[in-house]
Order: sequence, then structure tokens, then C-alpha cells
Amino acid sequence: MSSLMQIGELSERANVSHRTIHYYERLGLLRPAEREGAGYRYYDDTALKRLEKIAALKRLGLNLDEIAAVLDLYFVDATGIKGKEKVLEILQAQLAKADTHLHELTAFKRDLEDNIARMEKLIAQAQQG
Amino acid sequence: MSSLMQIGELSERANVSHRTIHYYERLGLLRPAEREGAGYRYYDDTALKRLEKIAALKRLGLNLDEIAAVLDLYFVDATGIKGKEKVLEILQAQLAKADTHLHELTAFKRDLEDNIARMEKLIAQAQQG
DNA sequence: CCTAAATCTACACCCAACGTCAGGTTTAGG
DNA sequence: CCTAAACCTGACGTTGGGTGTAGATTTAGG
Repeated sequence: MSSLMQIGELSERANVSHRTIHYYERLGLLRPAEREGAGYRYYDDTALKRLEKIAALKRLGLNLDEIAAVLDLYFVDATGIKGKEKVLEILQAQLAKADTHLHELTAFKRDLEDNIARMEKLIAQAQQG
Repeated sequence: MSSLMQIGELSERANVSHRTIHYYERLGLLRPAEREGAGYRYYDDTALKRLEKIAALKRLGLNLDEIAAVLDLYFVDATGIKGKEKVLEILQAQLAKADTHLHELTAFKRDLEDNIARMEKLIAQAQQG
């Protein structure tokens, strides 16, 4: 029953422009579930999930080529144990990257908080004294 | 005694090109400790530290403008209460961004872990059955 | 003193990742 | 059936973050 949507709805739900979707399609990141005679694109919900995954991977610092290389892993069920092991490997690499990123970000946040506290103190002192 | 170095040495030590250093200088991210008559740039070790900080902030997803806005916080004390309030504002904005980013990243990580668990299970089943 | 290596400025160019615009086509709803 | 809203393609423009190159100047070492 999961009905199809047009590019407008998809772009709104995924928070990207329709030109971006066209662009991603040209790069092979995403394609419509259906394209009837006239040329309108129709998408199902996996398209939305792909776009969300793309955004997440971008935030990890991958460029679109790199994303194209791994994106299918999240959606295609690799067949055969060989395929599954490959997928597992890549997922674990991504996890390691995400972990590192998370640590750096946490440290940065702590740093920011320290600086904020320092600044607030300095401002309070300037106002008091 | 910390002697000065020329741009060539700095670029090598910081692992960026000298063109990039020129570029950063134009953006106000970095300037030579000294520039004698003829125009050669001479840098001290803080330049190296700045370049390293820039790289770190880039990995966190800040662009060069945003980096310019916060970089000095790590190296100079803003003078005057006006300056301090400005700094505070920027820091708080960065903190909010970092926080959002952190949450997204955490969700992404959980997602990865789920996928990994799923894959491991499938592989185990394939080997058993 | 002379020369090779390092540096200087200025302008042009590059790539990724889109955005804008124009002109034509399609579709849904009244 | 008609029209506005949505969509299409293709070409060109833009922004961020640099890189390349040319021609001149400077510096250090022999």
C-alpha cells in the first residue's frame, strides 16, 4: 500500500531541493521506483531513507563518490556469505569513523563549555568590579 | 630561542601547501610573526598550532569563516566586555551546533550497530544452517 | 660577487555540489 | 475539457576551498 510520491514531496520530506535529487540521480545515488511514459519520477519510502543516509554519511565527511560506493550496503541484502562479510567489514569501518568523530566532537564540546564558563566569569567580573 | 621559520618549513610541518597558507592569511586565519623589509614571511610555533587547530575544526565540519570566528579564542584573550560578549555568543552558537551534530551522530552510530548485529547474525546462520 | 633555491604578488583556473533560469510538457482537479 | 501547479531537460552561474603559473625579487652559500 505504501503509495508512491512525486519529487516535490520527497524533496520536502528529505529536506533537499529537487535539483539535488536530480543531481544525485545522475551520480547513481538514487533512482525513482517508477517512471512512467511521460517522465515524471515516482518514489517510494526507501528513497527517503536513502536521502537520509546520504545526509548522515556526508556529515561524517564522505563525499558523494564515496557515498555512492557504500550506500547500497544499507539497502541491498548482500547475497552469499562473501557479500555479507564484505558488508560487515565496511559497516565496521564506518562505525570506527563515527566513533572517532564522536570523540573529537565531545572533546570540542567540552572545550567550548570551558571557554563559555571562562567568558561568563570574565564578564561578571567586569560588571562587578 | 624559538627561532622563526619560513613558509616552506611551516607548510611542510603542518602538512599544507604554501598556497593554502597564503589563502588562510587572506582570510585572516593566520599571519606571520614577522615580515621584514623585503616581504618574506617568518613564523613561530604558534602558527603551526593554529594550522593544526584549523585542521581539527575542519574535521568537525566548520567552514573557514566559522573557524575564523572562533580560532582566536584559543590564542588570545578578547579585550573589553563587548568583545567578550561577542565571543560568548559565538561560542554558544557553536555549542548548539555541536550538540545537534552529536545527537545525529549518536543516532547514526546506533543504526550502524544494529546493521552490524543483523549482518553478524545472518553470517552465523549461514554458517550453521 | 653570483647563482640556485626560496619566496613574493596577482591573476586565472579547478572541482564538488549544488542553484537559477528558460522554455516546454504533464497531470490532477474542478 | 481546461488550466494551474507540478514536473521535465539543458545550459549556465555560484560558492567554498583551494591550486597553477608567470614573472619578479630575495636570500644563502660557495
